[in-house]
Amino acid sequence: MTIPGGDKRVTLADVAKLAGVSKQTVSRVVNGSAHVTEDTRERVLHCIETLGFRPSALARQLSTGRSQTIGVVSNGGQGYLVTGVAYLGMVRQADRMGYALLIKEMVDFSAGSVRAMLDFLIERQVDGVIWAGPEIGDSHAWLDDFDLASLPMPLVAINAKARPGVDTVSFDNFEAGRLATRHLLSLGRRNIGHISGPANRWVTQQRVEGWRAALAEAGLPEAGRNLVEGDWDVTSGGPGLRRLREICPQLDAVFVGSDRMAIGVLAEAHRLGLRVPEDIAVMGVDNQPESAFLIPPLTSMTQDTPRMAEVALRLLVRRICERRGEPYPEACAIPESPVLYHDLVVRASTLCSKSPTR
Amino acid sequence: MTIPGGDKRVTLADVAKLAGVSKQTVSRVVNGSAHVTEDTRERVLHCIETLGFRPSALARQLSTGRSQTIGVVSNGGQGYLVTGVAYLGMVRQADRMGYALLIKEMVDFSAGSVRAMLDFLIERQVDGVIWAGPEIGDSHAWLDDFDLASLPMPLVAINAKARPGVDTVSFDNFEAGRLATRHLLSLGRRNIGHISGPANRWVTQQRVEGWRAALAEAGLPEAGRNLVEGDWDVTSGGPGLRRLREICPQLDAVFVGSDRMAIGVLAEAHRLGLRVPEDIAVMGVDNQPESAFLIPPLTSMTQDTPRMAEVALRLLVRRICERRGEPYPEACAIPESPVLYHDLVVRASTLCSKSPTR
DNA sequence: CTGAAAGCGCTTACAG
DNA sequence: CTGAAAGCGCTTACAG
Repeated sequence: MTIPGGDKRVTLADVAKLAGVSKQTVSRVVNGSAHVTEDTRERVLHCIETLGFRPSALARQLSTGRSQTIGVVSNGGQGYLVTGVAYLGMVRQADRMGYALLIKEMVDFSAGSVRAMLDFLIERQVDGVIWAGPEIGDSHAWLDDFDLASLPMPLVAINAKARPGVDTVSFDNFEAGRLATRHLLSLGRRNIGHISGPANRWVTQQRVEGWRAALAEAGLPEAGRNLVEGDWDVTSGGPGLRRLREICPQLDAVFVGSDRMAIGVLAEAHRLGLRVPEDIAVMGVDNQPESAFLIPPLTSMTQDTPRMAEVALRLLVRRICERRGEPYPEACAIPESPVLYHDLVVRASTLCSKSPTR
Repeated sequence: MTIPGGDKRVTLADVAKLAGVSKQTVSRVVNGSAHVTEDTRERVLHCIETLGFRPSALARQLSTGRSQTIGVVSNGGQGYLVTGVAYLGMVRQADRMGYALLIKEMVDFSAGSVRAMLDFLIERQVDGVIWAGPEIGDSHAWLDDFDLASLPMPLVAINAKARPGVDTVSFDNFEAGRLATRHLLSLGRRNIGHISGPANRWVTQQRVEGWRAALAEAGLPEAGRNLVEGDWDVTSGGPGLRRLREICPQLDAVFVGSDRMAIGVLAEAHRLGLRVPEDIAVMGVDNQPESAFLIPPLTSMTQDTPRMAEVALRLLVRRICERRGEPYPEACAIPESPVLYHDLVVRASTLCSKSPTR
């Protein structure tokens, strides 16, 4: 089996000459235009097959001005798991809608880097951008004083603070923190600590606020001191637990910012001879597939990251179509700034029952 | 802050007109040609800045015939974790070498799908392809009777059987299986079972053979029956262990094909009241960051997937340059079909010592 | 050092 | 239904 077209590119013109028609007609056949005789269509198709003609997407893109490509900007440094899963949602949705994904990674989020990245995407003429880097401190501030309408293409930011004039698709991390904490409170825990993600992240800050809100609701505002910063990674779980117990010796529950860190917490609790959940209840966020199989099975919050990515892509396609004044596919009728919610999944690491909740 | 160029694209010609030079000269400045007076260069640069000119990568690609884009074909269905990590290695290396990554996903690996995927990549005129889909049964057979030289661009297959005429970058999974089994044998285990990945995968088959080879070396060929098929996923670990114990009641060790499945095995062993490793030694493959923090810490085999991806990309760039008769960067001096090896990391799940190996 | 011309491979109006 | 012309925005020889 040989794929033709190895030596020299076969072009529209080649097919046209062989078929004895104009390039225009070949183009019509390729693009499925109705205005072609069945007769000539077949002849052209035959010639295409014979020559192994494959239209140059590049040439088409240049003349139509649309690249059918979406740029995805992420940072893979941390949280690669989330990124990996998110890619899945995007790649599939993009495929379905006829777009390809151009992947770029940011190393830092300085103004210069952001600008260089945008320049790159403009030069490549992507039809739209999914901005999936983490919102670090004010790193997305440029989104604020940025006239996004002046960008040649629409942009949708993932898991970023909603702002007027910028499309975002995010989880409600405040609500997640509050829900998690309410769960622990409902079990009678009163000394609830929190091991958060990196403190400069918007996601982290939202969850901390939710956690504190729930504590305040329960009349335990002072418990809001029981906070330790982690880095999402398993290695920061154990040290986090130790520090929390120094701050609060009566600690009886930990809301951990990620299942990965929670694994470290479980290991450390085991090492310290603490029973989970009898002595200390532990819960995470992410609900990774493995979490149901830890010892004990871990209570967690499901976060449908692929869905977030998919929704973002749909919204982006809607924006792309709108800018061009074209109708957008029904699947893209996504509201302005959609918010997704976590689901609480309760397992034995918080529930003192002997019956497995798995 | 406003990014210019929103309304209508600024072109070379616009800059040329404003600067009072030819398009050709502007092109020279943009591409850093030496043959430009410092004087005119500055003037042109100024005009570029003023107009916010950004060269169209599309137009350049069309005229140069190179897209500076590499197509990555993967299946994200299973093993997204590995894929996610692999992306990291590729994205970074690609960035460094001035390439962007175009991500595509295969749903099935039928001949038709493969062909369609290749057609897509040809149409997009990617400079090269990384084929990262799993090698399922004969799904890569097309690589054999395929005149790859007839493809317009070079292709490197990741984790696929080495074949003459096809570039591959793989782990030595046979050696991995053998090494793992030898480790268990060295601990005095004799009834060693294996929970493999999907049986139709090349990777799986290699590991099974390595496992059997080690058993045969030890004079225990009949233990090769203690094989159960898993699906890489945590959920198949528990059932796998139960089936193995039915097949071989004296089972005293399990070589598990992935750390994720091993987590399921540990959970099930715990449920059954089996002590790990006293009653049964358990080890996995992948050495995920979490594995050191399981209860007990899991012996595993480190697999440097980002490195594999990076090496593949370098080799690909080498091929791209070679085809064009250009010298390739030193970093791309990768040998023909590089093979990577797993490292054995021994932890408490196989070693009956009380001192933590973490 | 600088420029006019042709070309990369398509598509988009506009005629016929 | 079909075709000739111009254009998308660059680069590549070739002159001067």
